[in-house]
Amino acid sequence: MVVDDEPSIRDLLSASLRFSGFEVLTAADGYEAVEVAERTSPDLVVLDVMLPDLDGFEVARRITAPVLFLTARDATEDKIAGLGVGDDYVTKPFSLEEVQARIRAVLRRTRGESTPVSRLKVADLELDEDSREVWRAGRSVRLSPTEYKLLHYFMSNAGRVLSKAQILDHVWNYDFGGDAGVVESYVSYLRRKVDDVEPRLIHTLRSVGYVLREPPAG
Amino acid sequence: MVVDDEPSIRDLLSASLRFSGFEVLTAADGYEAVEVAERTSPDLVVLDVMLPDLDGFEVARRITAPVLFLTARDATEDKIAGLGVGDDYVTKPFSLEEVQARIRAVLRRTRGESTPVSRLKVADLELDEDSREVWRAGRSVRLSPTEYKLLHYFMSNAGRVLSKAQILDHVWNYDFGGDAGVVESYVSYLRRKVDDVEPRLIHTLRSVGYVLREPPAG
DNA sequence: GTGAGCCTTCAGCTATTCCTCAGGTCCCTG
DNA sequence: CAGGGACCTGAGGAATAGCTGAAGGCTCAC
Repeated sequence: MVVDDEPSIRDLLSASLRFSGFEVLTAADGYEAVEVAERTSPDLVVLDVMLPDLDGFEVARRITAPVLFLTARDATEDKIAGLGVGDDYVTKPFSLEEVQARIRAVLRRTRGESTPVSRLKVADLELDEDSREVWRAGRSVRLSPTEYKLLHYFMSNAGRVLSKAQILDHVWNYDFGGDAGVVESYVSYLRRKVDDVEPRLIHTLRSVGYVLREPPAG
Repeated sequence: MVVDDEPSIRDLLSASLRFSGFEVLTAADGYEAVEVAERTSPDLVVLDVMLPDLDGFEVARRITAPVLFLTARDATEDKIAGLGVGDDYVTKPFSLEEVQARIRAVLRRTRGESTPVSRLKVADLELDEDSREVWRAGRSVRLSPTEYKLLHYFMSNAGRVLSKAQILDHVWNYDFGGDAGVVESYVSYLRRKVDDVEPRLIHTLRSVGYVLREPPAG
């Protein structure tokens, strides 16, 4: 369930989550959130701290589902400490990659220890979501946070062509005002760090986008 | 079994214990506690002294399971220490690390003397839960209580990335109001005391958290 | 009461990271 | 083969996260 009073945020999140295969309900304020949560028992609630009626903490107290808080990057960020054990938070403005990563982490933690796919693999490139480690050809590679998010997005969409606009929408914060040049820069960084051996995995499709995949044999 | 009339405490404890692999039942008052205890014979009962109907001492008399009392830091604390009732106690506000440590200690004492994992080891760093001693590279190290709890939390989660918020939630009391800066301070203390030789074990993951592990080869 | 150790805050400093920009390269098209 | 658009990448300035020394206040033992 997604709870936020701003329709743009609500739509952004619910569309992105639906696309990833989640079933999504939404609520625009605290009372509606509590009501829907009681009626439908969602697996997880993405909850804005700042709501017009009840605040997010109060809503969290009244429901039983694990919560992923959305909060501004300011004083309220500190108040978030003292979360329930399964819970977590993301600061606004966020990137979709980040929200989805946290959602999966919370679900993995609270739901059984079944540890679903926490390890992504493409050819001899590997990424572990728990430890955030990355290996290429057996060698450990150190990535900055943005590099990691970008590589993670590529690997979760291996074989699919991603436009720079798509990449910008998923990996960068939703309020990022700059142009797509930054994507080129980061692809360049990634190539240097994880794609400096054969077979090359990151391919440019001129005037279309990028794709991560093993080159077809032959 | 967790017995407390405040839902927030009940949820905090039961979620944390479930995450650590315990099977948890809960009760909100004294009569329910006695009833559930008779029916299910729990291995241990975490029992708030202050309950709306029967008080914790009365409940403890009526059940056979070992008891870990929760009590305010005041006169009742002395009562418990004097009484000889119950097997141990923790004062509110507590930290999750502390409660879990006491639970394991009680279980180890009452259940067979099988002494399960009372010794944690990561590379040449060792920690003994019974004696609270810590060694690095064979050298004994003296730690303050908070330093010890933090290191214990790191070592029980070796290889897992822990955010500052998670650390705050587990190692500090649940009512701690300060910000995450204190975690940085204590990590700094720990580094000086137990991580001043190669290989470095405490690693910073910028804007993500910390992880205790042997550095990856390669 | 006094001192020692401990907890927490704070601020200056450092290292990393982010983003922009611009010159150069590649590739397609005409 | 020339031109132009798309892309690559090195350099650099700004912003930020994290480290650590210092200081204040607290508790506890003596």
